[in-house]
Amino acid sequence: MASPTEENYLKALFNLANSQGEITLSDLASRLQVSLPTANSMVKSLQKSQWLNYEKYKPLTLTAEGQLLAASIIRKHRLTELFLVHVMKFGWEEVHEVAEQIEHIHSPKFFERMDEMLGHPAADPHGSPIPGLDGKLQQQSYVPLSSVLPGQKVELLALSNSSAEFLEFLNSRGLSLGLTLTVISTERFDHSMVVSYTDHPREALSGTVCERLLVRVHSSASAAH
Amino acid sequence: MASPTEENYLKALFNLANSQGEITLSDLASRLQVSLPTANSMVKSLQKSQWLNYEKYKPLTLTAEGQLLAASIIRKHRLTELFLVHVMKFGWEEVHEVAEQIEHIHSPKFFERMDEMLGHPAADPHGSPIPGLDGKLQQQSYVPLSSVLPGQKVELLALSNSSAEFLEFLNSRGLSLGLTLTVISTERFDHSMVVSYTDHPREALSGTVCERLLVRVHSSASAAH
DNA sequence: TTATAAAGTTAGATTAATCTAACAAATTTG
DNA sequence: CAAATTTGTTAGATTAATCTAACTTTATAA
Repeated sequence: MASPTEENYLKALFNLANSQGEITLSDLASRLQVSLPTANSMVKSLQKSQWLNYEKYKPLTLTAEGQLLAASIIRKHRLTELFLVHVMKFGWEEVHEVAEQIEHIHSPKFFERMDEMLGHPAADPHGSPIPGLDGKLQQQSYVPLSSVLPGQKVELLALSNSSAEFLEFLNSRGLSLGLTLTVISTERFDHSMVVSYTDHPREALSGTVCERLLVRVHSSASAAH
Repeated sequence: MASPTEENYLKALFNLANSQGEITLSDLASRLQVSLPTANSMVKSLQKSQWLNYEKYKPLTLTAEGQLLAASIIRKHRLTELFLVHVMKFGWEEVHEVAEQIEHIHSPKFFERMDEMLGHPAADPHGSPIPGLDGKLQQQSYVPLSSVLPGQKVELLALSNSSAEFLEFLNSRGLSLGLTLTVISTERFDHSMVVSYTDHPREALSGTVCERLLVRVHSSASAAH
């Protein structure tokens, strides 16, 4: 069983691996705000627990078990953030710190229930994928519609929240997964957007809605400039 | 800032104080399943933090600050249990272990939101009072209607859950806080009860409902024997 | 009221997670 | 390529939370 501290090291290693190539001890130490010797000794102990491959002076890599464990913590973190926002009505800016604590709770059921209540979201509202129970990240990383530029064509692939109300709203506008949308314009002052799609040549969507619609930008037709 | 371990000691001290008179070191050690020397050294450190009054060979008492802190942890524990059951649909038998972990989360907002979502419950469904934010336990400790014997007269004082559905149900039966109920009979096989009250000479209530109605037994008119 | 038992204390060790200081290896660069 | 810089390692100390062994104080009871 990993301690919260060990879990934080694994998480940092996982995140570093997914954003850079090689991970050095210094990367790890500075990410976690600890001294090099501290990171060094923890690295040795993670190796002893079979979560990390480590050789003196060599870059660090997680073992298969290490990756699985790390992904499960990130999964718990992201589910918690979504839960705090969508179920408990926290603001997005408030959730990170609490989620850092809750991600260390040991209770599969607690997080499964969150997952159910959220409708098995595939990604958080920033488009960061949520690892599945198998520890696999979806290769396909979605982007919220809100971050798409006018002129682009996108495919609606996932929702960051599937509350009954939200699904009802989407139905009322004829929006469904798989649909292709074209962004016509965005409003700077309220982050609302105007989009067009089948039978809806001009539909305005609020900023809140656009944040929750996760899309993939069509590689073919990119923005006119 | 108290560590989770310190919080567990404070909680144990608070609970022991509320169920016995004097607390000895051995009581504490056996409650927490640690050795006497361990309890002894922790007691010294709690004293240093001003949470405990301690003199060699004397019984242990919490300081005012210690009581407040302990009560806040118990409050978090009980709110969490209610939240897991009523919001996240856990069974009662499953919640204790998770709540032991979640009670150590540092986030006033997280627990305030639970409290709001539960409708500011005054007691958990076992009738254990939930300390207020001021650390005060309600002197009046409620009992769920389900534990009251036939023939007794009780006053309906609180609900362990105030979901919209439940309130609607209570309205539909003319049940409101402050009402005096007389228990006519209880059904052993499904824990439902028959009660009488103003304009309702004979009303059957399911076991689930009876568990959520928190009452005080009238001291005057107790059960006929 | 003294002997025995129970309760409490002290001393010293262990493990996890951290640090600083000193040294060694690897990399960069003049 | 050798000097300088960066990066990594080792050694040794510290704090929190735990233990066992040995000893002392308080309480019980014959």
